[in-house]
Amino acid sequence: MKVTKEQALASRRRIVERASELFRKRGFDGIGVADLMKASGMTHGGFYRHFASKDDLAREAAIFAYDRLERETEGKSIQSLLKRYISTVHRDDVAGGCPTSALGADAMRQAEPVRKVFAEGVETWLGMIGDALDGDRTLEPSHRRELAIDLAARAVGALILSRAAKAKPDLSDEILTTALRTSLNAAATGSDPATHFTPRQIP
Amino acid sequence: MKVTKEQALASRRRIVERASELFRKRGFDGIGVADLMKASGMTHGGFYRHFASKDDLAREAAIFAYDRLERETEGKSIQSLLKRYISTVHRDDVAGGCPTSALGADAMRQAEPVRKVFAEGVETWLGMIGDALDGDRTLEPSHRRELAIDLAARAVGALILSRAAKAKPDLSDEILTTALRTSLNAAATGSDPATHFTPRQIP
DNA sequence: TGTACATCAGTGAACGCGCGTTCACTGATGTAC
DNA sequence: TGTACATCAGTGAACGCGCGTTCACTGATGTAC
Repeated sequence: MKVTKEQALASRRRIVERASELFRKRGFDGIGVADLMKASGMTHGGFYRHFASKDDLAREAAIFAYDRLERETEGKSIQSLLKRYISTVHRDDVAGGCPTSALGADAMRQAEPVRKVFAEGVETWLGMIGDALDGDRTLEPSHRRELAIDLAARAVGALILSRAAKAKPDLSDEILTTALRTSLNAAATGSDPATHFTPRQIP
Repeated sequence: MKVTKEQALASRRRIVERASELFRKRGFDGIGVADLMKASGMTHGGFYRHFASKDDLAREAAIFAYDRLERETEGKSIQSLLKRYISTVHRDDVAGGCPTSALGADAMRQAEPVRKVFAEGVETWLGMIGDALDGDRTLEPSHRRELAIDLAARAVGALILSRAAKAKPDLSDEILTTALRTSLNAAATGSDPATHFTPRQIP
């Protein structure tokens, strides 16, 4: 039973989208091709009409996830960005959340093309945080870059710590609350400690 | 061929240690029981004389990894701790590094006992950062806690971002250099922006 | 515009393979006398 | 202290199972005339 070109393209897109969710939720090794296809409403046999391999789909799924993250991030203020990222909602929504926090540690263990997508995703995302920081006021470029990296690390770190600590709900919540408070302040003041003190303290 | 009690205990410890390294390096799903035993110099059949299941070993391996992290962290100054953690050496040594950054995102997908170990590991580690912060001067407890969480998030986030970005070596290095600089300053000054400004800025 | 045929998205059975786990067996250790 | 026997750490073959991938087949779509 052949299908129109549009239907075939829609199938392909559906597989990529479902895969991007299921990979984030269960890990690259945690879900198989058959289950991925079933979740897309098909049987596993047709998989290779669309993708060269599971690795190939992993690459496309990562691209999809980063594209969506960028679309959701674009134009947002740094405050709203941090509030959304460092939140219990994001912690509990791995499937729909940031690919770096869900799969960043795992990306390292994947094939080269996948690793490349993650590296590019991180780069783009840091750029977008930098842009968001210019929303309020103008910072000196090198300082903006520094603040962008600092805030990105805080956000990713807080999310991963809160997920790793999820078996202790109070601790998990405390991590998010605290990290959001300090991050919002760093963003709101457009500064971090590095700008307040002499370089003497930095070896 | 039976073996002395001491040899058997040594075998068990060797398996746990190798597993703790190989799980961090390849992920919980990335290495099998047979390879784990081979890496410990044995065949796979004897595995179940020591462990109830692979999940059981995962739990023990996580405990081992956190114990070693604590032993290596204990008594260190916050500066030396940050310099070791946020470094290219640590980035490139996943197998011997922090379990939270290597497997924290994966822990969420494991059985309950493993998740519990990670939650406890995070709690203990935050406590140790708090202790390290008291090395230089005395901070108000709630502020010390806030700074400990903030620095932990920065460290974990910077390491994961640098690993995710490893396909772009310059970016990967830049993330570590920048995050180390800002983190060392926050630690050295015993402050973060949240203490400098009025709570008005925090919703 | 209608007809004949090639294309190819999707199906479902089958492939070899490695997984976690089980099991009968071995033989040195540890123990009972 | 020496001997007979039970224990059990470790071996290696085997288990069922799910994995990623291949393949012959189907039949509606898309195309050539």
